[in-house]
Amino acid sequence: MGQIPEELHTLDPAQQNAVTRPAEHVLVLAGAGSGKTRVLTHRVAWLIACEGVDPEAILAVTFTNKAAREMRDRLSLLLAPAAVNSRWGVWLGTFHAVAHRLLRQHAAEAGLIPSFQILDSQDQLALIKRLLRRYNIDEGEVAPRELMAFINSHKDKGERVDRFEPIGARQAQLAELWRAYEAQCAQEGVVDFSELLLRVLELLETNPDLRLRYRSRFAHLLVDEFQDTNPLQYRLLKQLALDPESGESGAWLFCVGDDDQSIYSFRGALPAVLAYFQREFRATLVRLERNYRSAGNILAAANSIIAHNRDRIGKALWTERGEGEPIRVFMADDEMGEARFVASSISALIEEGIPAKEIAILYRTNALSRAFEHQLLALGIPYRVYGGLRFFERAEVKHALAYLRLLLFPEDEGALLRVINVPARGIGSKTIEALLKAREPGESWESVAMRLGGRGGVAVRQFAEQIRTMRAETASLPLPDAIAWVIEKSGLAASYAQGEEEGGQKEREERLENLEALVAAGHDFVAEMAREGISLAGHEMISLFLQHAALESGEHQGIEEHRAVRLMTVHAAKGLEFDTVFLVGLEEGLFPHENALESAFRTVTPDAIEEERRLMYVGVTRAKRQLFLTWAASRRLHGGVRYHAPSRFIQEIPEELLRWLSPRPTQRGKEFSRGAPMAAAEGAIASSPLYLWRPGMRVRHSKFGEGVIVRVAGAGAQTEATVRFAPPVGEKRLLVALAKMTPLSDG
DNA sequence: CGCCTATCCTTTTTT
DNA sequence: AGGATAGGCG
Repeated sequence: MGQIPEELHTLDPAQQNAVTRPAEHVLVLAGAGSGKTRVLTHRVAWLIACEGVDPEAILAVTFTNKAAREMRDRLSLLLAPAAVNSRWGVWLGTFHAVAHRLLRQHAAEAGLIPSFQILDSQDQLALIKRLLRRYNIDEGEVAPRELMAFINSHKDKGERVDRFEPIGARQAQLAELWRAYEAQCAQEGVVDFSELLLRVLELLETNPDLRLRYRSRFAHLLVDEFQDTNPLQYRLLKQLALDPESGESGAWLFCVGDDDQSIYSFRGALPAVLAYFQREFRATLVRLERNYRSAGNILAAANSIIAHNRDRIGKALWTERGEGEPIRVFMADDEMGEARFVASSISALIEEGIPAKEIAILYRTNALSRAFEHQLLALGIPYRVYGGLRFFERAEVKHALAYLRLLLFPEDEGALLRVINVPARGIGSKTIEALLKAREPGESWESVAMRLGGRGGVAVRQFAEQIRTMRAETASLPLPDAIAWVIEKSGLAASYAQGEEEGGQKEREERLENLEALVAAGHDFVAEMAREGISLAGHEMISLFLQHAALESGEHQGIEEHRAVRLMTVHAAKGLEFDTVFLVGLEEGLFPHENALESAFRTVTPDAIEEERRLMYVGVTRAKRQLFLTWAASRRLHGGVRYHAPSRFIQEIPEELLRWLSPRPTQRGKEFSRGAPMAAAEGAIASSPLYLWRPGMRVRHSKFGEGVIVRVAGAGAQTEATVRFAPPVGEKRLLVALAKMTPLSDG
């Protein structure tokens, strides 16, 4: 611990200033690559080593599990391990993990049963679908996702349904469903992600004793990625913070963030909190603008892209590094060509001695990873895909977890419906319907099952019996044994093990491996709990494990692969850095994503494109030495072929920073079109004999008149266009090879 | 009544 | 491409 003051000399003056601020509220505006995590970890170390602050009086919150882990690792290098990892150490975790820990300790005061379970987004959506079905509301009338977004967006602002005042019939209907949703959650003893935070907020607001207790416990509260804070989280921070007005005891806030890297507004984040916070808490502002990560050209490109955003506090990153390599730009004919280029470039880089783990392929959406995986595999380059289907979200893992839930909570309808016929045991929709219908209020389904007649009655009774037996058998088993037991006795293992058809042979093996990995995760969890001083067996431990699984949805599988190229979304890459970055799929409609674009049929808030731009900025600033930008003129996606123009973001980089590795997208112009996709690529035209059909294009049909192409799917003679015509006609799907249709304009 | 197959429909990012 | 659902067969 004595090394801290010495360590401080390795910080630059701005970083040192931030780290050693006296007891006051601080806002650190930290540009990309400016040593944000260093400042945070050193601040914690400085508080403990130099200011004599008790580690227990420090709370540090992050947004992702990955960031929490990173901070924990880096803190352990500065402090004695016990100060970080044990229950006497610094509190460190995601907002949700911290909230969960608090709720576990105060479940009763928060109005929750001790074994409350956490709904992940999948579970939440499933519950909402069940709800809509029960109310006989057609999914066309209220889309489950819409209702989910409605509920979450209000809860993320800290709103409750009883205080919500709907405007108009539509909102009234949604609010009614919201109310029903809350009732259902209460009945099942489950809470969603927002609810975790909301309960803690209300706990602190309404319970003065508890508020006082935690306010005096935490002297310092550090927040990472502060720009991602939503109003609910901000209010939570305020409850724990020292209020400059009242002077009541509370924590000093040390918030680190970058408004240019705010990429979670879809989750309710409000980058304006940076300004709010500074004003409301009279926080000292410290700017970190010196970038230690990227070569000059990369930084210049990033600065120039982000300068196109209007809504920002504004800062300019600088570096003392040289310009470095130019930014390479490559246009491929299609996604396989793009992937081939990337994979062969990576192969060359590895030859040159760049470690594979220092190379990353970043994309906007997970769906883009396939082609790259394919080509990397073909060249024998080791790779690891992050994100995508997370471990705890795999169907087979969910099934196993649902069995566990059913053992503990017979009333858990979601779990029941998930596994009642998995593996198939002759219980179909009719039987399930009868089962639910025959149920008296307050009666358990297991007792209903006992008196259910009809064809499915026997099967249901057997199932109920099976669950009851497993419940007794697992009552005192250690966690991993209990998991293994349930996987075996439920028949899940057998159903994946037997190989009648060869079609899914590999898939079944994978599923079996995942089930084994779940047992391993149980072992890990027991060890982790032991470190926190918790040692339980049987159902209590299962309950904790289930909560953990919902909260930490991914990354539990596999050991960190140290010699592999990394593939991930730009979102997942935030906070990371790599020697070489391939930013791929840079096409209008993909990146920026089409959902953020204005179109003839959709109006989008102007903020949406700015958020896409910030995302691009995050992607670009991940690169230390070398940056590649690639896109494909045509791309097989969602079962059809789509043609995209290159992303506007490429154009926002000054020409002199770029080096083209492929012919420029147009012969004549220097400009390629903004906004709407265009026939940029010669290769794209070849796929259609006469015209290049693309979404957004206006057309005239001999019978239906004028219309606009909504989408194009299929290939060759099967190429099919969905065209929206004026009202009486509406949308039509037409085979472009046959339809009497001519293009009108390029939009 | 349950199971299998054909067709339709959606498709961002994360706790 | 993949999941969800509707319709037909055993």
